Amino acid sequence: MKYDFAQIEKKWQDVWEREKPFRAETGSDKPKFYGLIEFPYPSAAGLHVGHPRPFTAMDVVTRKKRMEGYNVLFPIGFDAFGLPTENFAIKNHVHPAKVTRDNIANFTRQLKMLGFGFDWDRVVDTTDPDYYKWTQWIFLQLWKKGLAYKATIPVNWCTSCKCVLANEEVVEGVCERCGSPVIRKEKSQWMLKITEYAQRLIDDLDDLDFIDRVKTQQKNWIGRSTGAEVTFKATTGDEIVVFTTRPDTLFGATYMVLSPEHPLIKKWAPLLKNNDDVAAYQRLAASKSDMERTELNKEKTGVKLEGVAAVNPINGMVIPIFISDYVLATYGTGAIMAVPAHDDRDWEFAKKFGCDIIEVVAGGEDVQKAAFTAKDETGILVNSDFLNGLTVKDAIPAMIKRLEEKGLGKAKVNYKLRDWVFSRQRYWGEPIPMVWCEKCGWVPLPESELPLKLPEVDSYEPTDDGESPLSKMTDWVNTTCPHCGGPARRETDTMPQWAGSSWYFLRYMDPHNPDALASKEALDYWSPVDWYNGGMEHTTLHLLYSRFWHKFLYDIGVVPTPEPYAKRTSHGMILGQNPRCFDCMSAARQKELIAEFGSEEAARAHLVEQYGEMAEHPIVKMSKSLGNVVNPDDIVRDYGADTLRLYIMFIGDFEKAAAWSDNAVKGCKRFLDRIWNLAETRIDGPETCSHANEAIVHRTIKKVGEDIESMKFNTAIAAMMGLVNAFSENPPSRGDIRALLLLLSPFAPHISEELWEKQGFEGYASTSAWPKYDESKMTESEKEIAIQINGKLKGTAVVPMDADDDTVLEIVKSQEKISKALEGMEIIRTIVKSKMVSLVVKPVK
RNA sequence: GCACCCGUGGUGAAAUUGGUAUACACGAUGGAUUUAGGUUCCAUUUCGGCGACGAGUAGGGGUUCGAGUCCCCUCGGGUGCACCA
Repeated sequence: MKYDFAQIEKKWQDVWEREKPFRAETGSDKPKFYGLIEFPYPSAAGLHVGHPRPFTAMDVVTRKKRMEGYNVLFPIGFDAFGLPTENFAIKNHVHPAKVTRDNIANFTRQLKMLGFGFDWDRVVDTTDPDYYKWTQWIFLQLWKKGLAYKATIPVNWCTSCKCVLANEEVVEGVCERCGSPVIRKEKSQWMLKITEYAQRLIDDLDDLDFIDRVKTQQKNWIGRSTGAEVTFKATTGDEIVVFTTRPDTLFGATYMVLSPEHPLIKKWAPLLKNNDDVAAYQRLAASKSDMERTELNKEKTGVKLEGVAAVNPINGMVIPIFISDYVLATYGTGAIMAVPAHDDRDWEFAKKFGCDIIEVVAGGEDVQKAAFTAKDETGILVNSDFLNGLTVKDAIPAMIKRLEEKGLGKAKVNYKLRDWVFSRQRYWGEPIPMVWCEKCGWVPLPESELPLKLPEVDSYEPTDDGESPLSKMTDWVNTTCPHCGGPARRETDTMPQWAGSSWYFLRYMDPHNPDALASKEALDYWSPVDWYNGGMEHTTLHLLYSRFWHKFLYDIGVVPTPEPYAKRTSHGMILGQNPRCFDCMSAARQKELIAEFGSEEAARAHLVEQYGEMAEHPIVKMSKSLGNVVNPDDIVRDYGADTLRLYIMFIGDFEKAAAWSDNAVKGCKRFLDRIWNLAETRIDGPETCSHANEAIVHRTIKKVGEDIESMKFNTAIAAMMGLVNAFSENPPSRGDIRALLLLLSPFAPHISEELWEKQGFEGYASTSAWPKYDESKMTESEKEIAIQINGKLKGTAVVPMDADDDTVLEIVKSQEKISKALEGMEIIRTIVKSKMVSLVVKPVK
């Protein structure tokens, strides 16, 4: 019989639906394992081939853990609030809730089609009021602890989404979602004090098993720097506080720079002789987009404040004050002391505006030609009074001590991280459960009134005036103050997409609990997530936000662990075949082109001529315009879910981006066909390994097991292919087949289960025990070793596995080829290792 | 600009971490089966050479009995941060 994947996959998916073998049991005596993947956003387009990569990977890991005797929680849900759904709803005049329902139904169908071992009884949907009740509840707890506040600040405004963005959502000056320009807009916004957790978010990374890329990226984003705050006095008597990481260079501070938005400038306006120029510069800076402001390599600009100066507190020197947009209002104090001799930016500015450059750290080149910025031992302080002769490292604390003694400054730590802008002017998100009362100010909704449901509205269109669509719903907006009972208005902004995903992994532990976000029992049992795999693009968004929320929940005693995730790994993207690249196209298309142009060379030349560099770039993103989008539905229809799963795991290094290849998929189908032919009919006999295959079976068990743990799925599959190749030389015994089916089962569960049944093994493969290997059975009785003479490979020899060094040497030397090479030579050194013998020789004199 | 990672056949990629480079797969070539296409099976496939042999992991240098792996330089690519004082 042929391998009828469609029938087989349907059959086993029905069994899983009915018998629920992947259900997790809270409180079981078995050791627990909580494997987590990032829950998908249910878009109208359906599942992309990118999705199965992390999903299959964690499915493989959790299936293996289950077979190893763990009580596994491997849940799935939907992160369903968000702009694309809202935009789709607006365009097609359907309610976002209906769009969400339909999309979730489609995603569910596709996920089941791929045979993932999810616990389908624990599905969560962030747009379900029973779910977002608890998202709102967490917000109220943040408010109670003073970690949620409303502030009017210049925020990132996406001109296309018509909505504010968190700093994390702005990438290179544009909206990370839609790529539209981001401008600054003063708006009153709900903010969350993530900065209060900055230090802990850095420190606690040390004990986590996160891949290094994630750790460094989070550390960079939080951006801790240590230094000092120094207070300068202006000639007006005003104090100007600056932050510096180089207090040791204070004697070299020859001017100051304020950001264009600095409040002192307004105060000083009447004193300034060039106020018109200053005001003009401020206007110019304000009109620039983020992209223009952060554009690199542009020349420094600025205006000197005429009529006001500052005094260097350490030496009394009177120094000029400038304003310039290279100083950011939002970092530090919005003002700096400039030390052009030892800072590249200050140096550049000083050269342009003719400021003094005074060397205070010796050890570099001439500071008139370039700034000397080294902070290591090469620098020795000069022209710095009591610091002279000290290294930079010693001078920093010495200066801080002096500043503190004189009341001129203090040690200070600064972070790049800003508070999280938490409101969005859109409809399809969680309502913020706050009420504005003229008398009482902002008043939280009582917890008993949660969930605060989204009202039905006629129009979800975002507005140009920056107000949420909810603001037009006067019936909903106008309410009474929970505190004084007087008239009040509801908050009309909604929460960002990142709210619901900041705690969803907790809800999986106890998804239907009406009284708490999850019971204490469930939280204690399942926390923390043992292994979380997700995209690098969430490192400074979801991953950081959810760590913050979790730490907060830990602080108020809701969750039992300070960190949500014990281990974090990341997968690479699945890219598309480039239809313009000769090497990427199908063989059929290649033949067509060769026929058309006469030769392969001519066909390649034609492609290069037509598409230029694009023809040589094998890796491109999947896009509709290139026509290289792969739909998982099509692959499952043509090859089956098991082949898709196997291929997506075989495609290459899990952490790296990989390009889809139609041809390579076929190789995986062939592999399953071969297994089918091998095991379709029952093999009888004892359930032990055959003598001929014993070593390779045990080696493969070890290899596959270890490779799954280290996410080297590609080599795990290669090892199984090697095993099947060995089986075609030495027909497998019943035990050999049993081992193969168990190893294959996490990767290709449907075919494994079918063949398991055909072989008449007991129970199901997916719930049987993971096979064990025996180190002593892994090796053959003989081994082949390499023979090197003077480091060059000269041959190989077969020696008994347990031969001692002398025996090995004897066998090596007795080889004709070797003894010939040794003629007239003197062996001056012999090195015997388990897999090779190295002889160092020289001619006999 | 700074930091980190990487560079291996025609292609995707392996290499127990310093010990026989190219496992596994794709593609290609030849053969068998087939009316044919597809499928399946067998053989070959790093390069040069009929061959013995020689060369070979971006290029150059170094350490070592031995280097894809470690060190230095150059070139090329990727990712992150990006006026953060």
